[in-house]
Amino acid sequence: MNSLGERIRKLRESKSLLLRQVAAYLEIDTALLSKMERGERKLTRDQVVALSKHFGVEEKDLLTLWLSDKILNSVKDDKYAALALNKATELLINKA
Amino acid sequence: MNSLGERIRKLRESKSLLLRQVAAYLEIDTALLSKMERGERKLTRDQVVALSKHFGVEEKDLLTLWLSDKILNSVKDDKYAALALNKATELLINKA
DNA sequence: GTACATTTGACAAATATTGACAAATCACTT
DNA sequence: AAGTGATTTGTCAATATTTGTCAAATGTAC
Repeated sequence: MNSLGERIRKLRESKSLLLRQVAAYLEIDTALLSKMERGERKLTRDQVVALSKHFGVEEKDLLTLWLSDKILNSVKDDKYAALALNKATELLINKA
Repeated sequence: MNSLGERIRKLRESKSLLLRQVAAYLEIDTALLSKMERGERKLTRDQVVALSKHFGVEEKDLLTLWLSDKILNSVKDDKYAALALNKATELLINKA
């Protein structure tokens, strides 16, 4: 349940960039980026936006992954996760 | 976006119970329960389970609301909330 | 007015998250 | 095997968030 991290790693590797290089761009520690790619640490929204730009992909794509990871982490392991997702979707639609 | 609090308040009022009484059952301050019912504070999972028992409703019902509130709070106000909910649902299904 | 229920705001304590660092591990080369 | 650089891991203090309590304010009915 770490779609964003996996995606970032693939993007980074597809460009043959080192953790060190991307971390420098984000102005964070290499170890931290390593953890982010493996889902051990979260990214901030700004970092996601910055990476979209850096890798030349749509903000929307990475931000959607970022949000869905956030959602799944908040309900993961819960018996009623699927029910809750449906309920949340329903509530969101009715809000609009 | 506070389905659980509203539900709890309705359940409490339908049984003509005071905040004080339900709060005592949960062993928390009255002020805290007031905030919970109005969505200003979160409940713990254990508190939700305890309230289900106290009000004689299915754990599943209140826990689903609790989770969906949690989900919606984590993505609320975000432009891509709906997309992310779909993505999360998709990811959850593929996990199983 | 009093009496009681609820809400609000401020606060401390407990808990979780963050970034930084050093050390460990891995992958590759010689 | 030793050396080099990349990545990972664990620990730590600082920071931020969450939780609950309390006192005071507000509301509601008599």
